[in-house]
Amino acid sequence: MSGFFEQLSRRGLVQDATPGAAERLNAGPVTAYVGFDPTASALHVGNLVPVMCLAWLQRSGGTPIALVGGGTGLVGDPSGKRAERPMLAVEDVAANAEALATQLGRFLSFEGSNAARMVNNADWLARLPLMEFLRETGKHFTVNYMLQKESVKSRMETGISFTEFSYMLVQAYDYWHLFTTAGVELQMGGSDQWGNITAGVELIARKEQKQAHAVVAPLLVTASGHKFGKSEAGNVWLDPARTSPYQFYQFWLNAEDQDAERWLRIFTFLPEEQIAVALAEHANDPGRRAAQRTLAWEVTALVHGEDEADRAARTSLAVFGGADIETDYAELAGTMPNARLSREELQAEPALVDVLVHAGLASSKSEARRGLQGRGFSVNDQQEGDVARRLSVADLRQERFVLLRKGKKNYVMLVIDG
RNA sequence: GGUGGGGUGGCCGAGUGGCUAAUGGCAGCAGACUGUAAAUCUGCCGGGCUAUGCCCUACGUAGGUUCGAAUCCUACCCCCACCA
Repeated sequence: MSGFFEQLSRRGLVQDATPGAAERLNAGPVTAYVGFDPTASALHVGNLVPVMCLAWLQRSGGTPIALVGGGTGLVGDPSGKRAERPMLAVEDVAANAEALATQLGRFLSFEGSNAARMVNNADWLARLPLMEFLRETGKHFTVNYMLQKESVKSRMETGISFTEFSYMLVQAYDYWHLFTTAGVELQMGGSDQWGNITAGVELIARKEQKQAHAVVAPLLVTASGHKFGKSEAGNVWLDPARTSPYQFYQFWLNAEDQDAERWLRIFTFLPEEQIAVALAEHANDPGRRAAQRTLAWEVTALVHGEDEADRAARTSLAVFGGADIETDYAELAGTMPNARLSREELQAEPALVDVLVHAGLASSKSEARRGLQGRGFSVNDQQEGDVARRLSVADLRQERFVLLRKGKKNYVMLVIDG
């Protein structure tokens, strides 16, 4: 088996690394950590990148530590932020940290000789005395050094509070803490974390005269330059309650051709040969989206399990496969986004605009009307341009379903109760 | 503490008494073309309505002048630059 660094690198997960990192990581298993910021209570697809780094580490024999920033979250990371963030309430940070920890759990194995561990830096940061911090950590850094960091430099115009300015030292302290107490020799993260991570490397070098390492993954954007991780419905979350497995699958299925290859490497564990097969199939007939289908199934299976991936794939095919496919609406209703209406409400022949708002396809009636005028909505796959359109029992499919659609891809199944 | 500049829609940025729900760009949504792709072209892009029109909310905050204010005045808050 090849070295861990080589693997990461082949998978497109290395943007930058400290000198010597490659040699150390290829030489043998290490213990490494990745920090997750509890500013939100859920993980989204963007977080999957560092998660994959930890997963690959574990697969190659290393010991992963997932750290949730219950302590650093109280300070606020200025990296990548153009302006000072409002401080989160202490209780919110704690609640978010706990929520993240549960979600991270499913990507790592907590058994075996290299069992993963979860830590929360609040456990040591919350009771760190200020005087000790200033003397033991702050003394090792010059303000000049800190001002060189991109996270600070970019804020010299707009301003940065002392609190956020100090952030990098706190994260550096974390790394040092894990280095000395848990033998952690590597910290990974997104490329926006480079400055913070190398501050930690620096601290360890000065306090311990030892070499620790940093490896950061590239920040993802789509090939056409759009933000990664957004779909029509907004952020793509890993939590099925926020983004259903079907929506999650669709997100990956809609990947641009140019991204599919890169993402297969980054977000799946498929061996190179299988990726090559999928790509060859795709090149042969791009319209079938073989690369995207493989990608979507694999990532959905990883995050939500194989059964959910199968269901999502079936639903996707049924909805987009064309009129010739025999559709079981009841099964679709189980996986797709759906809205409910009572039979009495339908018999009253409600205005389509109201139903569209009710189904969440339009945020207001004005928007629904404008959309209808622009022929942006469909009922049972028929484009609808009449603003005054009303729904009736005549629109029902298989007795109790109406398939509503906004644009090309946003379906909501309207289910009639009773 | 002083002096000067500035705070406009998700972001950037025009506007300096009525023609302004506010030019333009970006982002977003939709249509056409396609392959549930990209690129391109077109439309939409605060909300509500009994709707070729009407009403509400909005230009840092609070008041004021005026028939009428994002635009003028006052106070306050915040940001930036220079000086101390």
